[in-house]
Amino acid sequence: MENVFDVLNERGFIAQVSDAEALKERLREPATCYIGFDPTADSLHVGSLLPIMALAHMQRCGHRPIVLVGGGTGMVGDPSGKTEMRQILGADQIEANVAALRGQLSHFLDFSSRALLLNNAEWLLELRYIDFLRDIGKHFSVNRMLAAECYKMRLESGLNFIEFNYMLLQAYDFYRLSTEYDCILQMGGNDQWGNIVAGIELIRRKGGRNAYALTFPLLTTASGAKMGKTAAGAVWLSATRTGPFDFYQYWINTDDRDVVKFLKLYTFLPLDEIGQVASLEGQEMNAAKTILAYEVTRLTHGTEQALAAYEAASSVFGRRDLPRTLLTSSQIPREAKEEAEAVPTTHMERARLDEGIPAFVLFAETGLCESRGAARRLVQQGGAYVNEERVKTFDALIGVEYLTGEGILLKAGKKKIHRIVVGP
RNA sequence: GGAGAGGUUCCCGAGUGGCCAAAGGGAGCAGACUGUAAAUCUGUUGGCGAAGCCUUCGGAGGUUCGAACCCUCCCCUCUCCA
Repeated sequence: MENVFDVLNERGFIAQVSDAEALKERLREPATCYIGFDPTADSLHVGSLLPIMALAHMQRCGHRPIVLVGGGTGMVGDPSGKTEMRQILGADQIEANVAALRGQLSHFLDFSSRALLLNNAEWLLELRYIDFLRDIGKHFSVNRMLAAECYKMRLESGLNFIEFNYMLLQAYDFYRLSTEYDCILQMGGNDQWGNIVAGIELIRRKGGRNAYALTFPLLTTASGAKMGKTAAGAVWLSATRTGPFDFYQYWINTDDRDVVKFLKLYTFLPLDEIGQVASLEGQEMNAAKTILAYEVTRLTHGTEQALAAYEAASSVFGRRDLPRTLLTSSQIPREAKEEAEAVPTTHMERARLDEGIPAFVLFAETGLCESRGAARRLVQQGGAYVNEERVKTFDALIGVEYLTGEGILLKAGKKKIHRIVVGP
């Protein structure tokens, strides 16, 4: 079997490793590794996809991945790289979030075999302060912590004691997992480097075991935006927060320069196939983006949803030929096919349509625009379309005469679409 | 606990009695150009069927015809001192 270290390395997952040679050697044998996720919301977002994929690669290569949900550390808040203190969550909120995260992660990891999902609240909540200080605290040098990169930013704007402890708690997590689950590797974003290394150090001092750190690059898109952020907010993995169609569109809109990178990181397509994408030129790149979007959507929301999103996008933006030789491992259908319905849809009572609804009201109601004022602006700027026709006045009445077999198709700008269907 | 500096719209940041729904920049959105890309240029960016009205400058009161701006108390952040 392939060494997962090479897999991660070749696919661009690695920013830093504590001891590359030794780790690679160690990974010849099955090992246990972990990544921490903060339960700050009831859904993960695209930013978490990278660590999730890393764990999935681990499992595929025969290792045991542990997802550590920070039910305990979430009550403290990680100051790394943040300029402000984070909101501290209540215990029941965190508990609900943990349950939701488990559901999402199970799309990527098989918890029925060897993967584990643990919550550090299990051991952190019962810590006794004095014991903790004596057993763990004594191994930490405040001088060194203050010098750590992850606290730099906060030292300028202010760092309070609760957050300062975050590093100790995370180090303690690693130590617990090391002794109880024989976990030898912690992975995380590159901003976690300091915290992870602190754990390695603690493990060594407490018992001389070996442990390793591996961090992922902190991705920004080629245009500099943070991964997974759009105007509408974060792109979530939860279908109720970000619909599969919008999720698919997020990936379609990938910057040309990011396509290869994303195919490597966010799909399981073989590297030699991805290699050809680099030579695509101009519009040909769109075929690769289509496959990228399809594959990521499939992993996150399942084949059915991915297909639906793909078909919906094809029907709205036009079908594009997908060369048979491109990324052949992808199961994306390359033949023309009947349309599926995945365009975000609103149901509307017949009576309202009979009366007619002013265009700006309609656009605001479907969520295509944030407010009626925004809708008004959209129309004024010529960005509002009904059934592919530009709306000329903001209060033009939209009624039954616009109904087609597919309902009424609204577009805000060229990319955001919404369908109105008559019904309850 | 003491001294000082601050808290303005999505973010940064100007504004210190009316000309302020609040400069400038960033980010976003739309248009043109394109390939559902990038870059560029233009427009736009609190709410309301848009006239005008309503809500917004940390919070609560007050002064005034009128307060983001002046006064009082409170909350929070930062710097220095203890």
